[in-house]
Amino acid sequence: MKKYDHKKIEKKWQGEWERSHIYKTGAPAAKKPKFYILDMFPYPSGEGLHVGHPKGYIATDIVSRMKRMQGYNVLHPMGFDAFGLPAENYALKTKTNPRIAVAKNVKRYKKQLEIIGFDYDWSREVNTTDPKYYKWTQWIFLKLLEKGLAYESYEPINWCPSCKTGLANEDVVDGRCERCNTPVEKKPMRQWVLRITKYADRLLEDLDAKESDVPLIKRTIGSDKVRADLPFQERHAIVSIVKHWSEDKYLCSRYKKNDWQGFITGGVEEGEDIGKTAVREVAEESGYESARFVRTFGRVDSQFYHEVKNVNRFAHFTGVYLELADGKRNEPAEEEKALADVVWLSKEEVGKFLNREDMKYLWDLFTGKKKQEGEKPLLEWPESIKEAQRNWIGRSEGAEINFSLKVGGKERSEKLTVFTTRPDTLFGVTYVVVAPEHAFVTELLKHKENLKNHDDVVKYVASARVMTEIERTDAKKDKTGVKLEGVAAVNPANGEEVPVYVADYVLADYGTGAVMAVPAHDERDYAFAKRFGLKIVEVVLGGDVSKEAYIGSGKLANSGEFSGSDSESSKKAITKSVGGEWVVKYKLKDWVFSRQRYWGEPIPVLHDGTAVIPVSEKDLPVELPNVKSYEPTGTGESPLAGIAKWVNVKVGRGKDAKIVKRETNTMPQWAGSSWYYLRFMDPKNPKKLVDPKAEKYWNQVDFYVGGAEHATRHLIYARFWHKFLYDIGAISTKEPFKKLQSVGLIMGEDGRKMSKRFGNVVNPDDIVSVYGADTLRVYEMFMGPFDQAIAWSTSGIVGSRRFLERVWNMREKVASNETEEASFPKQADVLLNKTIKKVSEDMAALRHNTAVSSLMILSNEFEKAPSVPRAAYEALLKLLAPLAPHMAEELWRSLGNKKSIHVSTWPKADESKLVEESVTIVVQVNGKVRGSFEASKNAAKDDLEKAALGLDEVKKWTEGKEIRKIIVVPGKLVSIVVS
RNA sequence: GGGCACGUGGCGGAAUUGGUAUACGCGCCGGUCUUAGGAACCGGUUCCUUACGGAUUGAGAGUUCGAGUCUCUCCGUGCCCACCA
Repeated sequence: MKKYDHKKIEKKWQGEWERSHIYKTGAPAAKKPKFYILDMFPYPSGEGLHVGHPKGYIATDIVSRMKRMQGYNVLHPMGFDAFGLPAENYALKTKTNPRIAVAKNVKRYKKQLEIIGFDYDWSREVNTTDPKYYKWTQWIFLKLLEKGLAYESYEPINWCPSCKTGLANEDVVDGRCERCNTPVEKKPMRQWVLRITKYADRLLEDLDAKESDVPLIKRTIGSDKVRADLPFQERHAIVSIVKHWSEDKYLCSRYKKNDWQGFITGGVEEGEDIGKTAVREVAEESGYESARFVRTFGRVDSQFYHEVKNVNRFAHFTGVYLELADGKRNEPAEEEKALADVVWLSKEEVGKFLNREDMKYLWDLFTGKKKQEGEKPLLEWPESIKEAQRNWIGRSEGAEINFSLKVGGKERSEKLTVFTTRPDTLFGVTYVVVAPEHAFVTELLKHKENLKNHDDVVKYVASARVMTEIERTDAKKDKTGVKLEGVAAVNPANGEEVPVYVADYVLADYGTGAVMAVPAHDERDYAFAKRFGLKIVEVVLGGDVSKEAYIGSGKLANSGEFSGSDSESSKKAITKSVGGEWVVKYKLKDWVFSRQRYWGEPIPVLHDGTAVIPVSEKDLPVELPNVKSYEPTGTGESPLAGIAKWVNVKVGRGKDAKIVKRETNTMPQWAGSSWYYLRFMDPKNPKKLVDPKAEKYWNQVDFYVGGAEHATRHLIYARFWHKFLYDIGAISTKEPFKKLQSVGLIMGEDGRKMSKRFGNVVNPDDIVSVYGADTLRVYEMFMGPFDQAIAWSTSGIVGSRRFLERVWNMREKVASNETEEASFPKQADVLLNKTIKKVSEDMAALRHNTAVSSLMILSNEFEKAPSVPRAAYEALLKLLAPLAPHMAEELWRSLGNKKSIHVSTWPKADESKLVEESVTIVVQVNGKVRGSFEASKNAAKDDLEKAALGLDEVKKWTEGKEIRKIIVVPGKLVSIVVS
């Protein structure tokens, strides 16, 4: 065998794999199980890749290759997210058309990826800047608009004066523009906003949902068309299995209008529990009055309503078991009789009678033939990412309480509503604060006579408006504010009049924009009160609500309303007592969706001066035109506004013809990436975003790998769009990414982030050239736990290279005859089987570091043997194939194999060889290891105890001492306690 | 200030449910080969101790026959969020 020449073999096999299309994803087919593994697609910046970028791609490539060998139809695609500021700024800097720059960068990225030897099916490549792609991004926008989830707003938004564009809340980090670090300003302007807050509760709840909370059976009989003219609804419902009063017979229902045969079903109405619903439905549909609720037995979700009642409903059915006390029966309602017949059937007959998957499934649950599935979590995500999303969504419950207002001593009709999580401190309120942007302030300032210090207030409000986010939200700065002279608020708990202040420490866009200040129990209020010399009143003693204060006030009838020590229910009781409302608030804000920049998807609407006219679907895509200057205008309009020819559109014919203007704002970078994973399922479809058949087959992304920095942007936006697409029936799953894993950064050798600025960037091309792609792959995986940030070490990489060379040189030791084969030690064979098991498990869980380690141990063991049987060597190569695809292929073919190792069958561990009959038993005396001995795996406790006490090393420590206790763990250890 | 994660040799890091801590790799030390250097290969390598032995998973406590692993307190590091009422 020649020396290991990585340059030659890597080039050779990359060419060969491309020619033979071995990585082409199969068409949706039921024959093979599917596996969809996805990397977060990159945006192709001008800088190219450094060694940190491919880390995640290598990890998914390994899983993808293993799954392929395990017989899965693998979807492992790659594409480019090329709209947005980075690409545009790069284009501006280099004075090239972004289209040209993007094409160039994409080409470079692909080349860099190719030399690492990934198994991407490039025939499915998507690019968010391709009109054929963004046609569907625009289509989704139109749907959002149609459903009232996209709206125009004129509220002040975050504005980056350097990028000259509005930003979403998510794009602002510490008050600065996430891209260019410029302090963000507040600027009122017209903008498009997506109502993501409407999904806040679902985005939150599904983080902790179980699989059983989503539809278990997705099959529908007949048409699977969702009626776009009807709203989509979900509801709770029941399926009742009713047993006859004396015989072993069950009540079934046969629909007259279609072939639907099952049990009595019905929706749970308001105020009902499941048992009540079942009894009522049975009485209505069958006429039997005396049904008794016995128990529930499981659940299934089905589109029953969709089919029978022709509405868009996805019902979550709970199975309810009922027994009839007697045969008392009324005539069922005429309406029900027309719809269905009821019949009594024996257990055997029921099995045959049922003709629907969902009903059969419930029957199997009832008879015990099947067990309820789906108790696994809906999302297998790292807890840290889930937690980041929970914090971002920021749900909090509290009270909205109305304070009456007096201006110039006169009571006003409108009230000031404050939001508080601590209504129990209502008696400690000494003033009320409103945000400078609050509508009440604006209203008040309209009439000079309202305020004695009108001019001061105007000044303060104006100064708050021009401050940057950083200046305003710096927690360290002294609290500022101004009193509304002549205005008082009335505390609804005790009728006390308190002053009202305007202060910028109250945020306009959280809660109601007004707070009741309790300086004794809130740090911020305390700081403000100290500064302005305001009263401080304590109400809470030792953390408990001072009940007497409330009871004494006469607002609460008796202490019983506190419901014991439950602080939440007492808070609710207090809220109620002052006429307030218990509400849920979220920190999550609606998604500012328009950018005043060139390089993005045009928002597909027209303006006729008064109204917004959506571009009709057939006119999509609205293509991004070429312009002379890409420079942002800074006026709140995008450079597109300068192209009269594009902006002015003639609509209508003849007399009705008129000129309308195109929307010139574009979409943010996050638009295209919010749904790209769906397009990979069916990347070329000109008629649909994704074909339902392909969508049902590929279902969800099984495994998604990428940077944790996307926790609160990409991953929330994508979940939002996905849920929306689910609601309009475009897709069939509730969540886009089943399992998620985040990649840890690769730092520079100096421990700092890899950056041109620090001069610590390592280019993968150089590493591939010197050590080979296979070595790079093995090393990056071997470095440490996948999700951890670890510093690059070029000296450490030689260990991975040496390991590969050892496997390469082992080729000469492959046995050529039976005698040689027989010389292979048994323990090496046992280790091989153990390693097969471990590597399979480790790779599936992205524990590639320990997979590599166990392969090293295995090859060290093989090296000790005089020769290695071909089968054993081939198994080693197969295990190595995902990690070092080129070398494994070369060695595999050198053994005479004709087909690629990457389409061979993954080895299976021989379970019988995993069981060792002899094990080492450790003996501890007073917790310290004093000896060990070999024993049969199934040795009895008594024998182990005897053997342990008989050991010389053990005797030494037990002699002359009283043995107090002996603990024997069979197959593991004997622990002796002496006094 | 809040949340989450983590803390193991000179370094990167291993350690199913509590059951022989330091696997694997780097580095280092010694050896073989070589004119030499390097490469490759072989052996050694947690610390203290000549040894017997002892100590050791950030510190301290607890539960247990037994704790890197579970509980509590503290210290430190990293990430995310933050005038969110």
